[in-house]
Amino acid sequence: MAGKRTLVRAGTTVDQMVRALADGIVTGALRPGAKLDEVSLAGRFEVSRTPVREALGQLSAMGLVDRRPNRGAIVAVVTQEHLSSMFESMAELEGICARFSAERMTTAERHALERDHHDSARLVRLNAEEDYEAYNTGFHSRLYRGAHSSHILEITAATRARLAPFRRAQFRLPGRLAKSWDEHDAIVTAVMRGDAASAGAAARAHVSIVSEASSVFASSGL
Amino acid sequence: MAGKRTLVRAGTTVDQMVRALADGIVTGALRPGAKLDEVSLAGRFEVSRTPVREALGQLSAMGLVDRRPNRGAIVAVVTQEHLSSMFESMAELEGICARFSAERMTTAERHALERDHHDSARLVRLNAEEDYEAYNTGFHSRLYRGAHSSHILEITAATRARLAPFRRAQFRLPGRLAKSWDEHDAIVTAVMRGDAASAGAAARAHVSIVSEASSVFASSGL
DNA sequence: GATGATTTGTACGTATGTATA
DNA sequence: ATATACATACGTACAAATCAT
Repeated sequence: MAGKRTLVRAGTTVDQMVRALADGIVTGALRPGAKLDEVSLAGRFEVSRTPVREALGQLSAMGLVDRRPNRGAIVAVVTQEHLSSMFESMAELEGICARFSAERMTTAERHALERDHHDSARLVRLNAEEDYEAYNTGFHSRLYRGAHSSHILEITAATRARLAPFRRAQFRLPGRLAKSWDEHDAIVTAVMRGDAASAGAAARAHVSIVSEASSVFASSGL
Repeated sequence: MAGKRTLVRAGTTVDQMVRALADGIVTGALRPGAKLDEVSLAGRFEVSRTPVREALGQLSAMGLVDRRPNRGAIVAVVTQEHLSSMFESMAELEGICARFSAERMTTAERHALERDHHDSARLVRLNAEEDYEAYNTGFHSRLYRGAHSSHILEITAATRARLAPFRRAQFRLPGRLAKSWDEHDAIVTAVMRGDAASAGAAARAHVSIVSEASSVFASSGL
């Protein structure tokens, strides 16, 4: 028991499994290197091995799992080099999104961004790590969508998803919340002014600092 | 050996099909909107439906095919908006690669880039469209690899693959070969000088022009 | 609107290939 | 090194859903 809820309305079983497994990987429930046995997963989800295989195939294509022919599937384990590369890419992608957002956001989008940003100051004062992390996800999503470019949104969100397992504990670092808010503030200010170059630079710097904070965990806790 | 990606293994049937289908889509043999019948494909490749389904799943995750539940799979058809967004992203990604290449390429990589670029002038003089297109692919691959960032390489190559069907006929436009070479020259010159900003700007401009050239075909011939 | 035909989604069985004793 | 054990890759069968008539 304690198994997965069989949601009838969410289309195909494969999609449900993909979402569930991706969520497990992203939230850290399934840690990098953990082997994903087809029969175990089939039992856990109460389905046959066929949809399991298909789900693993999609997750592999997403880069979340590594699947070697005849040797099984494991949660993707990334090298330190690839991890750095992903953070580096993330910084560039966020920079692009912020730059485009500064140029293209509607006034409604700008105001929503600013309002939520100001509201989030309360979470910082309360040191509400969980809530701030949730807000932070939304903040970045706003910037991705504000770029008004579906493909940029796609690859940025995908890269973010792949980095999520390595970025989870960042807000536990002392003072990180306040620092994050200040960095957000620089981005928001630039976006509100329509200053694309500054917005891009601020967003790049923001991610770069997260990268450094996370590498501490990557090298130790992983 | 730092084994990173196991993409090259030709062992499994699924991988062969993925490559074959992706190639068919990219080369235009399979046109956007074409329905991909599982049984037909199974017969065509002389395998059962199972590997076909798995291949379609992976291609779907790559964005090359659209797959709706219980309604079959078709070669991905992109809207004009998404196409613009992909070209826009491509310009940014190429810009990043060129910028990084200018900063990070080894001297060996720089010399190889410059040598091949100069050699390609012959193809322009001969107006050898096919050969120049092949060279051009290699030229861009060099820039992607020269960035020395595995993830940037990954998403740039993936985006390029998705754009390939819409970029194929660009060199048929009169004078496009010479123009392309001049644009390459600007990139190569900047990279050789280690001028990251110029290299990035030149690469972005290069793709942007290709975008405009291709949109002619996208709106008419597709 | 209902029914039949076609196609996809899932289950299960067998064979092949890899790792281990 | 040979053999055993186990997990994956593929094939076939059935069920469910969609489309056409």
